[in-house]
Amino acid sequence: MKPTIKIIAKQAGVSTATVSLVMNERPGVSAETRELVKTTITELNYHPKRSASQLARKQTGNIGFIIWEDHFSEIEMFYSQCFLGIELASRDSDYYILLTTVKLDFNTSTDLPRFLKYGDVDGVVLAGRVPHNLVNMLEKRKIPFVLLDYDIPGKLHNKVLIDNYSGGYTAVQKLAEKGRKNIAYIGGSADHPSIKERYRAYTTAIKDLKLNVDDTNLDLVYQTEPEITREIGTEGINALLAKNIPMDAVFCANDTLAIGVIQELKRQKYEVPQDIAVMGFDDIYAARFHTPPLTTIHVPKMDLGKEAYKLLVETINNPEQRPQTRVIGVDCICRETT
Amino acid sequence: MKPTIKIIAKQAGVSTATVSLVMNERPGVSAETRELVKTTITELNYHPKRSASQLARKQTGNIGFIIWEDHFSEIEMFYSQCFLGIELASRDSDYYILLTTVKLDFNTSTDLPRFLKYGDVDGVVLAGRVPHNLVNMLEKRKIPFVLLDYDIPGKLHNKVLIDNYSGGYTAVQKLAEKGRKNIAYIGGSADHPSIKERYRAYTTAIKDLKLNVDDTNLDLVYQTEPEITREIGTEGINALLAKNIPMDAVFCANDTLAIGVIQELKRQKYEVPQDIAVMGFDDIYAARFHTPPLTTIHVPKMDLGKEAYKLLVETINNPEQRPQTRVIGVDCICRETT
DNA sequence: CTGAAAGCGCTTACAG
DNA sequence: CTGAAAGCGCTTACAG
Repeated sequence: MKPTIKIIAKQAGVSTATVSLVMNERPGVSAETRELVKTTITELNYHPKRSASQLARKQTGNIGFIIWEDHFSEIEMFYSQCFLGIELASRDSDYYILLTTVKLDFNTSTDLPRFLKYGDVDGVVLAGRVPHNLVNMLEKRKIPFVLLDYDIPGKLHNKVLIDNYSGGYTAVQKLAEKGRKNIAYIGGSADHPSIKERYRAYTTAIKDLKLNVDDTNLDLVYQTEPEITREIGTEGINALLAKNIPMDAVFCANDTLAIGVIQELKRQKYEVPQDIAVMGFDDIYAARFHTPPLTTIHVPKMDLGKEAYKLLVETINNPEQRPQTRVIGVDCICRETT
Repeated sequence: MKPTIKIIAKQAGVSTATVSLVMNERPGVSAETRELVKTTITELNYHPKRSASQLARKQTGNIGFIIWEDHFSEIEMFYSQCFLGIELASRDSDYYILLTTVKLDFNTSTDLPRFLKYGDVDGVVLAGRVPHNLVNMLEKRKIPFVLLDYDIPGKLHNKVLIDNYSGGYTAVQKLAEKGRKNIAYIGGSADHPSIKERYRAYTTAIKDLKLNVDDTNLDLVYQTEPEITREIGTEGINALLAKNIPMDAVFCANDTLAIGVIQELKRQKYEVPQDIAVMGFDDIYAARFHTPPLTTIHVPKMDLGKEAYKLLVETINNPEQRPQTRVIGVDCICRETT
């Protein structure tokens, strides 16, 4: 039989109220009693029962993690890493993380995650692109939440973002430092705010550093709408090559694109980086193990998760706090494609 | 204020006991009362509070999902898919899934997942390779568990496995049907039981189908110990090529190896599949989007998860049930590398 | 078939 | 600083 708070109280010769107070590190207990209770707790290897304390406290002790189905199951492990960061951070606290996926075209009344429907979480983090009606619903119901690597323009929310702008700027700068003069950009699905920022950084850096030849700076740009894949990279580099404009480097909005670009370049017998240097963004697992290893902007995914967790817990404990934006820095990892 | 069982009871003019009985679909309530209670429940949109019912029931309502850190964060999304299968299956029930990672060299007393330490789960599924001392501990503490795609020889446990043997056999058979006569095998880390089975199927099929030229059938085999990567595939195909033995196909123990093999083959100007056909195993995401798309043995990862979930729940509800082994079938998906 | 009541194991005012 | 007691919202024997 596992010990209960009563057993501890009797064993230590105090009341259960006192035991509760010391467990929760609250004032109102003398140093000696506190000490006494603590030792009997460890002696009997006592752990308070979650359901009991939650019931009394009117909390759930859970945090939800919601991610778009496709992002979790198909794309590179970007958001899985974020999740891991959260899970790691949660180990020091008392929260458990409940991971679930949603579809993008999701119906607030029928597709609602169980833990939201039944009120089984104290807050939630939304990773990556998520349905806007979900966000609206959380707002309306006043459930604390934070957006991770996503942003809804014109709305004030808790969010933790990647420093996409400085990452993009650094990318171009690094390429310039290596002597590249004509730097292309290949992007995609610019409806994701991260991608948009990377593109904005690119155009600014090109201008600032007086790179490229045309004056609009847009001749060496390729962008499309659909979800980003390697194939889009292939498509993009071919479109750019067909223009027959000088080009000695390409900055891709993410690593997946970059890998597609390199594959195609190799197929067409271009040497990377001798003929054309390639720079990615994200530093996904595949980037490190690609041949040749990809130079890219490293995004600390675990840190994104940790920060989101911290921000969420702060918000739960202090509901009146104004929505905050936290930005996670990035840096360039030079490998062999530049 | 969210409705409680009391409100429902008052509203329906019955006792809370009756409400509880109908919620839990238990006998002892007349059809009319049952109907009455049900409608008031939906009318007031009542959901019982988890912590309260758990406290009363002495259950946690949670299931743990434990996976080796490296498997979750670095390798292809194989086990993430299994997790998703479990999560999906859990949506019809009342369990929440708690995902956590462990290291392989893990200390039962210091590294124990929180939910195990504090008794916050009713059972756990262990995905892929896990520390044996963890398994022993679960056994000792009589915590229900099931192994997913893992097996500890000589022990009787609940487990759900891939039909690796018939998958491996099918792989060779398909290759033979396409007219291949000299089929190589590239494997790795044969301490994982799945890999071992695939290899066993290979050797048997080669013999049965009277393939290959040597009589031991082992000339075209390459295996190594370390964790499987693309590089091992590259290494393996080079070692095989160096032998200068006729070879018109290679069956790889998994897709990652196969992709490494194809890359190297392409680099050396071999045509795939004309010169050498390549067959993988697992059907990971990358297999489908590889150029050329990889022929492979499709493993229904979600189904693995679902079955593990079902088996675990059965075991929780019926602790005396004998340990069971469930095998999930596989089939060959012919794409362009054979 | 139905209800009153005890109990699950905590937390939190409230007295003292 | 400490304890007695009520309460959190369910479930489950037990009477009737």
